[in-house]
Amino acid sequence: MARILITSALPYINGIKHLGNLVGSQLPADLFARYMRGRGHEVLFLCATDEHGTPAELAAAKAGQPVAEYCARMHEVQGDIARRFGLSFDHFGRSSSKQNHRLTQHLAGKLAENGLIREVSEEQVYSNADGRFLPDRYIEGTCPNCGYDKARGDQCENCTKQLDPTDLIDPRSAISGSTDLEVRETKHLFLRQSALKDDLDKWIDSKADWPILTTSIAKKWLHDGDGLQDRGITRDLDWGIPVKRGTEDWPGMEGKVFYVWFDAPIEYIACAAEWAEANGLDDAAWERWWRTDKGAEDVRYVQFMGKDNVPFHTLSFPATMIGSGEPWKMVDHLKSFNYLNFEGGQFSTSQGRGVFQDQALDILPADYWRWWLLSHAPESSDSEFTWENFQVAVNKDLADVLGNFVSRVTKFCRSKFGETVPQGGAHGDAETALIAGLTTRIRAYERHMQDMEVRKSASELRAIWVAGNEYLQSAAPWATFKEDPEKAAMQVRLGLNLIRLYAVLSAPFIPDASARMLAAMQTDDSGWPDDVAGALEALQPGHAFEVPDVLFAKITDAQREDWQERFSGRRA
RNA sequence: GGGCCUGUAGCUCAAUUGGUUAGAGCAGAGCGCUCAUAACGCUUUGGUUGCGGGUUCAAGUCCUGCCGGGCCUACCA
Repeated sequence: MARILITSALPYINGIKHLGNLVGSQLPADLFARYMRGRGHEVLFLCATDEHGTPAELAAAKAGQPVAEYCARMHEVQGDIARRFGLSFDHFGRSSSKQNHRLTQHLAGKLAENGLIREVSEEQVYSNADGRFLPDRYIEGTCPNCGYDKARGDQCENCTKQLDPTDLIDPRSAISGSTDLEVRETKHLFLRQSALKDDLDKWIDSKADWPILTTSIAKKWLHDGDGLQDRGITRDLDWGIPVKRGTEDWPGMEGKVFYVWFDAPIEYIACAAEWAEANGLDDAAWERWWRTDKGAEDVRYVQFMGKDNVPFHTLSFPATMIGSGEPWKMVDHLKSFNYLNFEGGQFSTSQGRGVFQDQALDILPADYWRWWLLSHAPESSDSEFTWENFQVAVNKDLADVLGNFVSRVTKFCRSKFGETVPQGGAHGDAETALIAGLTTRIRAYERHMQDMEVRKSASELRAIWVAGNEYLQSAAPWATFKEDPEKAAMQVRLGLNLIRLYAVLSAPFIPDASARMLAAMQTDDSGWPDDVAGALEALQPGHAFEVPDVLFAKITDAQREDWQERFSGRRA
């Protein structure tokens, strides 16, 4: 039995996320976690809300709530949605937790001890009306290059020229519109990533099996221009983790907080501490996952994230870990995803474009979304959601191939043999061939799941479902029944056992439907089919079952048209 | 501007890393079956691999030039 630590990128706190956020990190992470648990491994699957930074403060202000209350409320909302999607986190934490405060401050102190922090005085734009320093992006004005009047302080969206806030003509606050801006001097801490460049480079080079998407982004940052740059890890904000050196105050840094991208990945670790506390465990319980000097040397650590998150996970977070000089568990495999597009454009939280997670659950059960999103996961390139494709794929795969299989087997059995597993008959050549074929496919499915090849896993699983229909068609128990009822009994018994087998194999993708299949078969035997022939004997003659309700109702044309219409605009 | 990824059947994607005749699913066509959610199974149509050059015994795969799509470019997270 192996021990597997799994983290999903942390969803940001400022509102409800769309389906693109789900497919790029949490959902594939859940797939992997469920699979590994199903195989009997010890899994710790962690996720949390990422709660700090300017957008959280602004979202809270817009909602008319103090930021701490706003974050607490949104954490509950996101946690509830995650549960309803079946995301099986062992703990869903918060980057604002006391554990993360403590650990972030501790690590900053270690980095300072090791000479990896330097103080930098710089000039930043301060908005008197807003009472805050403005990140470059939150300053708008006219582009000196092209004259576009909504250019941002970091870059002009119109002509793509990179800018400094001070380049803008008639600069104003993007928050309040105020032009009462001034440049103030402020002091910040920088993490000397440049000093860790060679260590990081070596570390990345040791990860030969990582996707190109992942390593190419890291390499670019390491080698482009002057190489890896030092990075500011503090901000002039109220909401965040106060800058401290371990437990000591940090002279000159009063009133400042750590930058959200410094503390957010640390929450991966702090979340394990939250998990331990929530479950009444001691520190050793979480340290055995994260400290290689305290039992984590045999842990396999896998991270899931969208491609936009890669630089932080391959560079700045590892720089923090390495620079601390402490024996933290480093990531072993980093699985990154491209983006999911929506009907020819991008999903957009800020523009309210696409289907949001709460809306998705309002119109269909989680399994529909899980199946479609995972079987179309944007692994090799960006992928596209369209309502037509969604309707056709879900109806075919879930309703016709799997759902109807369950239905035809159970209903046929009920009408000919009653609601118990029928007795009699013995396997012949057809059954031997079926078992051999299934064994090959199940081993392939295991390989793909192990390798986190999400689409290939889905496609293999579907082929396993199809094999059941193929068998039924050629065995034709409805015909056999007339001449040789015992043989038909054996065929139906095998069909019923296939339902249980499918429930076990499919659980990582469609956990709710799997549970209903097991419930209908009136068994809680969800053991993995290492021996396929044996697994197909699990339900013995005489075992009672019941015909389940329709497993997956089909999406009608009327529904699809309604949703197309309803989700064509922006979310209010 | 710079860097990276990408373009394969009407649609969504494969192709064991340069190796026979480029494969699946869906959609389309035909046949079969009647247990089942008008479901299932079998057969089948469909490709100048974006375009043009080049390297090689051999190119979807490598090089090069165009054309298209996307991501990143360090203070949004």
